[in-house]
Amino acid sequence: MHAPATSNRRPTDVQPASDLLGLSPMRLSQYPINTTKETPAEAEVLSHQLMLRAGMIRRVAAGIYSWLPLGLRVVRKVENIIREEMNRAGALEILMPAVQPAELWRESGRWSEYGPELLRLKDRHDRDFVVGPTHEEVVTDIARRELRSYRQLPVNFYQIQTKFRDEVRPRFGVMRGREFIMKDAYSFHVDDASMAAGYAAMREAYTRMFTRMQLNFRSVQADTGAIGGSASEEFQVLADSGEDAIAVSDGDGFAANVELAPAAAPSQPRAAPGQPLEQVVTPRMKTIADLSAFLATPREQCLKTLLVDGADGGVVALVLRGDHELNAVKAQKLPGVASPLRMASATTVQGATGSEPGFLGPVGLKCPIYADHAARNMADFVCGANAPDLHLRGVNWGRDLPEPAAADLRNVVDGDPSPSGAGKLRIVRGIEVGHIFQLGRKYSQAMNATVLDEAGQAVTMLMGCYGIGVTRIVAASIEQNHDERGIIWPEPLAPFHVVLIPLNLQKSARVRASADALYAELAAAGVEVLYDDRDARPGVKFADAELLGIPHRLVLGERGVDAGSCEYRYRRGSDNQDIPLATVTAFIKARLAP
RNA sequence: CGGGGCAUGGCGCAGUCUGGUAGCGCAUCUGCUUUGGGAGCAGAGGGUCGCAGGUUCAAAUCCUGCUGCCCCGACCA
Repeated sequence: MHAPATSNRRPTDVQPASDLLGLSPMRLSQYPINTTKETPAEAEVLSHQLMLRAGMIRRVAAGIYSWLPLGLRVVRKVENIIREEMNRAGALEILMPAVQPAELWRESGRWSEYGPELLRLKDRHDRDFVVGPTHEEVVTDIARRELRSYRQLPVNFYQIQTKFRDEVRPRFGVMRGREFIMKDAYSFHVDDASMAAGYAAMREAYTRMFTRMQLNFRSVQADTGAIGGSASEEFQVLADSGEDAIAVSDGDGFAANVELAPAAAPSQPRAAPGQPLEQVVTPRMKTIADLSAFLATPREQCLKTLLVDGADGGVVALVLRGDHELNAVKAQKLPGVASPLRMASATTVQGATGSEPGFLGPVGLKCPIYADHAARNMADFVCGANAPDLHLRGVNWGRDLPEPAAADLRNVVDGDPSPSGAGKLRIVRGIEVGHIFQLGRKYSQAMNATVLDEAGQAVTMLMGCYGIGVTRIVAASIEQNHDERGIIWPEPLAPFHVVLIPLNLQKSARVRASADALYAELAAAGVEVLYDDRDARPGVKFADAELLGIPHRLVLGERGVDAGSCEYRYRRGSDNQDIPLATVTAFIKARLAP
């Protein structure tokens, strides 16, 4: 480190010894913040744009970011709330390595199961390692070494640590980065009841955390995905920019990720055939939309046939109503379907049907066929004829082709009935910030993690695992809290509580004396204050304060100093309020009181 | 990984089609003025035009290859 080259730097403020979190007050003249008026071209979503403009983060590579002082303070706020609530729930903080030996992953089976998302590397001795995307293996290894008796259970270990997942498509800044900070927790239990209790405790802890962070969120039923296990819920922050679709019932408490939300079978019986089967020429009509327009037939009267790779190397046909979308999570769970789901290649389709995609239909198809409940309920429908530029019209199950196997294959849509029958589903967007699972014995069995029970018998432990995307929360909060001027931090996440803006600081000794004194007073009172003592015009300071989203603003000008008052403004408000200088600190403390 | 696009001072862009001395705004530095909502004037610094080949008297510009990044589809905190 070099000493500052210029002499206009002021000595660093004395920091309270108790400030272990780096959340001390700050003079802006000592921090080379770079805010911008223009939005960097790389940023698509608002939170990403604002984080770059406010100087919170900088991109290093695709999906990999540095956190600058201002951004890091917010990360620390999020971490602290998580830490407090995890500790309150009785969890124990640990820290596991980012780089892990391949042996553990071979033991769990995930060395081969996990795809290219797992970053693998070799050390100098040519030994295999991974950069941890998650820590079930390492924590299970700890548990099997440290835990001997049922009397030591239940236990919940958690850490807040950097993860790496080589995402196919990192995007939206830290919303979906490849490297990110995650809180991951793992609980160990001797029986199902204990695992369920541990899960419930985490659900409550998560609810408390996200409530404290003032996020608008809700929990939803979720797919267990690559982590595995049984019961699972996601905590979704509601935002239109969210990547997840959530189905929420207006009639009961049901809420689930669309991946998982069951689509009810139609309650009406299928109509009787009313039209004769006929072939129609449909040149180049390869999509449902084109076909529907060409034949002047509603999309819901057309049948969509998709060929996917089978588990045994063949293909499987999945049939949907024309206006419905395939649900990959549901489909890949069907017997005979490859998991993860893969669409059959064009050449495979040609070989299996004699046609190119776009003219497929279930009539005369030789491979296994699954029809979605809604598709199976159609009568007199239109479908491909398995020949180029030809479709069939007036097709009927049972009459023109065998009844297909029925399955739930589609995404639920707005207006679908809730699974319980009470109410209708609405589809909203969400950002997944937390996910809790009951894992059961998936890892403990594979890695032989046992304890002795009351009878002295070795029993395999049950596990739960609980994740939170720490850095993602920062972006999610911005998505929910901003206006045209910038970020509006909820107080618990704000990098600073108060921004103190002196006007004409360089010229007015009175303002400087008052502002310096007020800054010292606020800092001494434990207020996290950002002192904008830069030699800049008022407009610049106001604009930056609003971009940065500091919740409380104090402005001190010569007029105010002479009148013995300071001007206060709340970031969400539009009115100014004059506060006697002598009572400013008390006023702020009162506003900050929980 | 497939499809589309972009790559020119720190940031945002023009210039490329039609080859000929690299330009604008913001930011930065100096001086003066200004000081309650992103100041004005005068001056200054900063770019191997992503990389490597090729064509040409001459390449940011044309050709080939590579790399990086962004956007659209299957994964997840």
